[in-house]
Amino acid sequence: MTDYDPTTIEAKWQSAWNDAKAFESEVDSSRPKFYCLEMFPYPSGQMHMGHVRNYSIGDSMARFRRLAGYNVLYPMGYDSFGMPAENAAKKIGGHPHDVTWSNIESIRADLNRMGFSYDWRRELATSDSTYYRWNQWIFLKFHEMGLVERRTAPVNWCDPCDTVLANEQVKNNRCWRCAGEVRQKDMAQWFLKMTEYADELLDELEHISFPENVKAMQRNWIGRSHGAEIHFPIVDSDDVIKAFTTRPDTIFGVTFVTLAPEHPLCNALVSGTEFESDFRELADECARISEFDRINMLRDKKGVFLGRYATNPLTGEKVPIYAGNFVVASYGTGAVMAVPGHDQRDHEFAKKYEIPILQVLSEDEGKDPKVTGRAFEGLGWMVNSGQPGFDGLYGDDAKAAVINALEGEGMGTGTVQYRLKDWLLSRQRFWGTPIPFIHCRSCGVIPVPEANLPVELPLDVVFTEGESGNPLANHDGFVNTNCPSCGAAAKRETDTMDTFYDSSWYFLRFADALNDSAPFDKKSADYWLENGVDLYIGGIEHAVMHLLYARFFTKALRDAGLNDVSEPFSQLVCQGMVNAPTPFCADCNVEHHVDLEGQKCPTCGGLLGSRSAKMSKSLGNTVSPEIMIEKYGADTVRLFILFGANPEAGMDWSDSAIDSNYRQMRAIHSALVQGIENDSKLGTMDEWLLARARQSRSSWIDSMSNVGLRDGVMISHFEMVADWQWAQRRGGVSASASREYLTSWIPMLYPATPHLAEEMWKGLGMDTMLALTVLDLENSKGVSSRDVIVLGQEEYLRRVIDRARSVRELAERHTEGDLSAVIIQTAQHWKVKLASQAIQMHDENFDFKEGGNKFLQTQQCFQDEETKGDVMQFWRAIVVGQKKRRGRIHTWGEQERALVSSEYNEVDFLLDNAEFIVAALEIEDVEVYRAGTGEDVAGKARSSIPLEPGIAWR
RNA sequence: GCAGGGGUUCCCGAGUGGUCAAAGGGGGCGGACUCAAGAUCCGCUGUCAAGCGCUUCGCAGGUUCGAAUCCUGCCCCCUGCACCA
Repeated sequence: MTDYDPTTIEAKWQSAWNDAKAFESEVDSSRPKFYCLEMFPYPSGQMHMGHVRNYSIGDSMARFRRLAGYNVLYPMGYDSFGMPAENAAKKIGGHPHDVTWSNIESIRADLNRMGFSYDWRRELATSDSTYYRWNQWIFLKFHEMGLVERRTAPVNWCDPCDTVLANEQVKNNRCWRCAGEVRQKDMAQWFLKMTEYADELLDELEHISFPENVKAMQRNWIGRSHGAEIHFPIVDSDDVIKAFTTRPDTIFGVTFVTLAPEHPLCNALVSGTEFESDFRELADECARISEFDRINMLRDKKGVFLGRYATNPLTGEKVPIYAGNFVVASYGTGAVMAVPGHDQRDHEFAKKYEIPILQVLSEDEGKDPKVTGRAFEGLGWMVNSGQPGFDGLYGDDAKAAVINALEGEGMGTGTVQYRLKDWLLSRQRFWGTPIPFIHCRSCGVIPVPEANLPVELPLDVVFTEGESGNPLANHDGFVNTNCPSCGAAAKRETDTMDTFYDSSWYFLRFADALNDSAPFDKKSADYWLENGVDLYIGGIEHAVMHLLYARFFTKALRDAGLNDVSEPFSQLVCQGMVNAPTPFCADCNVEHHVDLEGQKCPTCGGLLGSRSAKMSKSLGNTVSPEIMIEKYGADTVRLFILFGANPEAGMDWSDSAIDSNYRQMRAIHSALVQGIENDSKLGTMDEWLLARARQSRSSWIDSMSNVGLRDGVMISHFEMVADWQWAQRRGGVSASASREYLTSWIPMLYPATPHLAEEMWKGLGMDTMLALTVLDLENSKGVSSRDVIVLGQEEYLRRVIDRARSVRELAERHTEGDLSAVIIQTAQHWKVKLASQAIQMHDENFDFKEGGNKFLQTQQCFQDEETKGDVMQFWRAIVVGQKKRRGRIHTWGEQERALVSSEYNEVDFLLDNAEFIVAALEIEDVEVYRAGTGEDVAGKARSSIPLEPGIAWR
């Protein structure tokens, strides 16, 4: 056989898999299914290391599950709508469609070069009308269900550019393109009523296997809080301020009420009064600044008295009404009941404006509240209510009592508030799914009839650099149409959908991607998505938005009757970042571009060090997958990625590490070749190697089943080679054992490095390629009791040699001249006997404290006065242990216990292997005998223990 | 501020009460092979007085016969959310 040649074998097997249609899967309820999915890429050009990592993980798992007999669905597609393509088109003066398709071609080629095992028949691109027509179709369904709503909402608006900006495009309240000031403008927008699913989205998190931090982020995002809406009637007015609070138990401490400046009541209360000008100033300031700046400025709490008072519904007391810059209009009711005694923010505000502070909760039951100069924000016992039936109540009881009283008076209710808002879906952009609605002068806003779908994006648009706004709105052919209802001339909606819409159901489409009469067939979806996608892999950056939208969509589609599935993803793995070294200034705590490597910090002038940072264009520390594949082959890149770190952990790129992984691939290759070509009849290590293979295989299956790819690869690509090499050094294996070993090993190499595995599988003479092979993995686990002994004795030999090495240095100091022999004294027979009995007694839960000494006295070895002390000492060492080391019966593993229990003959085994010991230690001679049957060299006889012989040098 | 995750040996990173001076990799050192280099293989890589020694898993305490692992407090880093009432 030839040398390892990845380029040739990888191309060869990729086309063989393709010809065999090895990865095409169909619904088959006779087999367990496994739906393996990666977050599909945005086709921005070439594949980057993050993609390679993401898909290497997924591909290994898909291949592993196929090997184990699962019916695996493993598809790929492109999230191909979005602004970057639009901007790229403007730059080159083309159409986003062309830009997108050339990028897709490039990514597809990269994916193929990596050998990922996708079912390419299911490939989809969201910008393809065969896909987005179903976006529109679903949108109409949602509309029928009442989930779609059109209402006005403030948007970031840039006058010079005549366009809406996304939040990310606003920097310091200025437009990213023209640097013009951005203002908030109310416009009609399309919404999906996701809040209707808020409770289910939150509660179902308990039952799905997402990483804890992702769940926390989603909980936070949904932000459900229980509390009460409390009505504060305005004095001398019919208006009522409705305030939301999570702490109704503090109602008796309310000393003022604060409104968001945007709150409609502000205007009504203040206009025409002496307070109006101050209020206008505050309101203008809040309206002008962007959300980003607002947070920065809000450290400075400002408020304006509006000149009017409200009534506390339970006490009838009059409290002043303020407008405050820290009250968020869109959360709760935009009005806050202020309790400076029990809310630190209100506390500071009250101090600043000299408003009274009341304490109505006590930290200690039955005592007066402590005066601390701060608000006490915890739960406490009600005091100072001035009303019967409240004082002394605590926590939830207190809250319930207040809510109860308010409801009795008709002055409030217990409510639930969410931070989650409805999904603002519309974008004033070209490169997205057109919202399928038509504006008719007489009929209003009406849906495009299903039969007229898709509403297609025009291709005859030329994008140019200077252009602003939405080209769709200026495209007469697109805009002008007839009303489907009355037939009169009408205008199409020119808003397109948020691209998150596209990615919210693609995993369902994959189940039945070629369907041209429905988004997907219900049976297919229910089969492939039963209990959700079995493994979903992607970046943490999608922890909230994408994953929440997708969960919402799945539930909404379920309610539309399209599927039975409620949760789209049963297990989520967020793969870590791929980092690479970049120059770093420790003093300034700033990372710099790789161009500055070895230079001085541009800020402080200190010498730049290095640290690893996420690969990014801005730092220039990226590594091109294509170059690496070219240099080392796809298998090596895959091995490096999988071995570098467990999927969830961050990993550092290292040139020397990938180099060493390439060497590892070659070592594997040459071991395999050696095994295939082996024609030896003798095999002194056969038994051990095959026992070891069974052991490794079992732990490999366990690791792989738990997506523990790093551990899996460590076994399959490192330990298996090391064992093979050890067997060779220890005397070699026979042809038949080689064959058996390889038959077990090569499939283990397959998930991570499939090309090499296929090549060697064929080299072994197998007719069916691994891609089509199914193994009964679960039932091939486990080792025999004979294996345990065989493995144990080999382990024992290694330890004896290691031990001999470590005492060598000591011996050298005490000996003149070269050391030429090792003297090994194994434990006395009585020790072996005692240890074996102790193990058995331990298994039977013998109480050594209680009966240990009594037992010892019955033993024959204990009768000899001369050795009595040794016996005591040894007994202690094996059943009790010392300060830091427990007795051996507790610490011996399965193998050791098996050996000791069988009263294993160490002398014979070591003598059988004397030649190897001599070679390994580079000495001339080794003597082995049982302690007491020969000279007690260096007094080692006493300290010998079963499996831990005394070792001396001469 | 709140929430989540972290801090392990030169570096990366496993490790959740005793089998732990702590897997594996990287790097470094030494050896074999070689004219040499590379590749490959073997060994070493906390410390010393070489031992059932001593010190080490962010810092300080505590629980325990025994702590990298459990508890308390503190410091630092990352991620997300943020005057959310």
